[in-house]
Amino acid sequence: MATMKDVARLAGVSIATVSATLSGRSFVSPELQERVRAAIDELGYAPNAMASGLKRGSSALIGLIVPDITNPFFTELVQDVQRRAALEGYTVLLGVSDDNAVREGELIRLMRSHQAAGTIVLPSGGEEDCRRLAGLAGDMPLVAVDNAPLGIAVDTVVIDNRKAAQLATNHILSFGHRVVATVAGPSHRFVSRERFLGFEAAMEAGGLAISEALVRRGDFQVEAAREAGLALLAEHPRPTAIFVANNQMLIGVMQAVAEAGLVVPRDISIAAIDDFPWASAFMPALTTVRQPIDAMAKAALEYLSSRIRGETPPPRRVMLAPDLVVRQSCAAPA
Amino acid sequence: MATMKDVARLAGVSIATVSATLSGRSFVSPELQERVRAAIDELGYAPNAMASGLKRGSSALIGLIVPDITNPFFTELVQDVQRRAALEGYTVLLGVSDDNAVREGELIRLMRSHQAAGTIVLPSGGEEDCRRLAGLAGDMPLVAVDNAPLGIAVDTVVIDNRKAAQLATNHILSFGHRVVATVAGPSHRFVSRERFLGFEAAMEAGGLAISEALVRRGDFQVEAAREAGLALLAEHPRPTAIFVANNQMLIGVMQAVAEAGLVVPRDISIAAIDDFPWASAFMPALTTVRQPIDAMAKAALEYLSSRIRGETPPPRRVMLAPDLVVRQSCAAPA
DNA sequence: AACGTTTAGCTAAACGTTTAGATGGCTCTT
DNA sequence: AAGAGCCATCTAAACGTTTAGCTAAACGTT
Repeated sequence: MATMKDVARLAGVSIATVSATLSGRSFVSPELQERVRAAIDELGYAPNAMASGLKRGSSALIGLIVPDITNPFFTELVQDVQRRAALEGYTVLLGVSDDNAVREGELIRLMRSHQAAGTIVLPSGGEEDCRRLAGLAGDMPLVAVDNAPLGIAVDTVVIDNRKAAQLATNHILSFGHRVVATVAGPSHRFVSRERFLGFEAAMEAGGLAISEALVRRGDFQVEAAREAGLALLAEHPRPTAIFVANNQMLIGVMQAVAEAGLVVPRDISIAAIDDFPWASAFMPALTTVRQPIDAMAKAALEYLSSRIRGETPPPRRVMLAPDLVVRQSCAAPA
Repeated sequence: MATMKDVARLAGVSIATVSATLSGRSFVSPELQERVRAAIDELGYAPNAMASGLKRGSSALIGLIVPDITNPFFTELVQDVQRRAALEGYTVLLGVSDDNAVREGELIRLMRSHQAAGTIVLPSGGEEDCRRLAGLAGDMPLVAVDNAPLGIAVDTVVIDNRKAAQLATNHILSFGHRVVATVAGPSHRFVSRERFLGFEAAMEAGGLAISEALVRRGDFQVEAAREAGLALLAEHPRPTAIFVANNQMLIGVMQAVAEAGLVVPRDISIAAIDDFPWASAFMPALTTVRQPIDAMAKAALEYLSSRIRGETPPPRRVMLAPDLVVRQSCAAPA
């Protein structure tokens, strides 16, 4: 692999001139620039990012740690972050934690090892895990997104999860449903707790009590939600509507509905948090609450950039508003 | 940020001993190991991957370049590659090319810059683009997956796209359909051409002519496929079945079917290439052809590992078999 | 013509690792 | 008791950049 030295020799200049030509940080005569560029092309030279990262003490890498890359919510966020980062000349070093706090910690260390300019993490665990992550980051800027609890010492970007649940639940209640079930997320997560609180608040405001039997906890994955769905549909009286706390669990619930031979929204109304392409292709099209994913990516990168530039304000937190996308999966009970 | 030097000083040993303790490449007495580990913990030391990458001439990074991270096929592949790579101690440096050959080239250079041990690329373009990519990789091992044409000088992992299309088409024909349409992919891509050839072969074997009006080309994305779907459904006679060449276009076609107020499979049968979670949650559940994604990831990493180990066999190519997942979206025509 | 000023381009010293080879404190042999 | 052999540990030289400072050529001023 050709190095700057080879380029310098071929162009008949010093390596400092090659470096200056590439970085543009100091003046090089057009003639020498030309010779340098010719030599670079001839040798197929590509700069060694390790060497420059080592010398400069930072790289053009931004770490992004997500719990699960098959979930379209995370996927879309990865895409948005990566596009916006590319605009600023950064490349995303992606880590997938598989919902595992230990792995998450390892990934933070890895990002630090690679001198990432900063890291965006979507924590999968609870408060104490998040605190540990913040510690591991050391002096590398860190921004926590999505499942970020209050009171951790890093910038955070979240949505108003309580309101998201309220939007969906109120929509269900507006059709006159009285027997409303929910498939909630795991209770150690900040987002699930908030979403459940929103559901509770909306039910209470609608004058409805929450029946223990109609609250099931999933793990934000498909399979447990399918089982939860089947159990709910076997209850007496059968709920006439279900609020589902995320997209993956919506798949499971829809599978359960299909297995039970029921028709949406005739037999049962469904509303969920997380919008995604299939929701509109589904028959009937599914009513969901959309998270402002690109705005989250934007906010996260802005916080990160400001820290990368060396600013050190006290930890900031922005809470973005979700919105309801009304489609055809909710109707009046039979 | 603490360095090896700091650790060495605190532990009262030389940096060579610290390095030896961490790498395990030479013997260090248990007592010193203990002191070194204590110092590492106390300082929160994390090795500088830039420095070690520079010195060793390679990093524990594997490049992975995909055209579109919101497509579940690519997503699942990213997940499988990343899991398998992690088992071997590698981290995935993800690049998203947005279906852009120029960006793809930049990303290959980037991987080289970062001393990636090797790179797996899912080319988005045609043959000449792929050849250019192989050139840009220089001496970094490269494996092309999915849309990899014949006759490029790198290892390739593909599925039998022709057979995939035949499986889906034959399934449709087995119900007695005579007016069969297709939404095909962009013709400059190897995979689309192969899939179309498979469709043609199956139609011919079934004694059916292919009508120009019933062949529409999409771009593997949702929107164009929706329009293609609407156009097809407006034809006279209306096709009684549609073969769709990938998952994203299936979304578009299902949207079109819904807009036209038709019911699957009563009014129209649908089969597509690419399986994914929603296909089984859909009502009716969708019949698809599943690509052996994890096997592709495995094969790609095996080829890559062998090159990383320094083996230099002539370019290899493996073609994996897809299989049909029969669900409820096909039935006999009315 | 001699001087200072400017500046294009150079030299050389880092950056934090890895690793070949040097060192020197052991044990074992005679 | 002295030499040989062993091996745990150390010293120092890379790796390919960036960049602070230096050199010297070219110019303007008096």
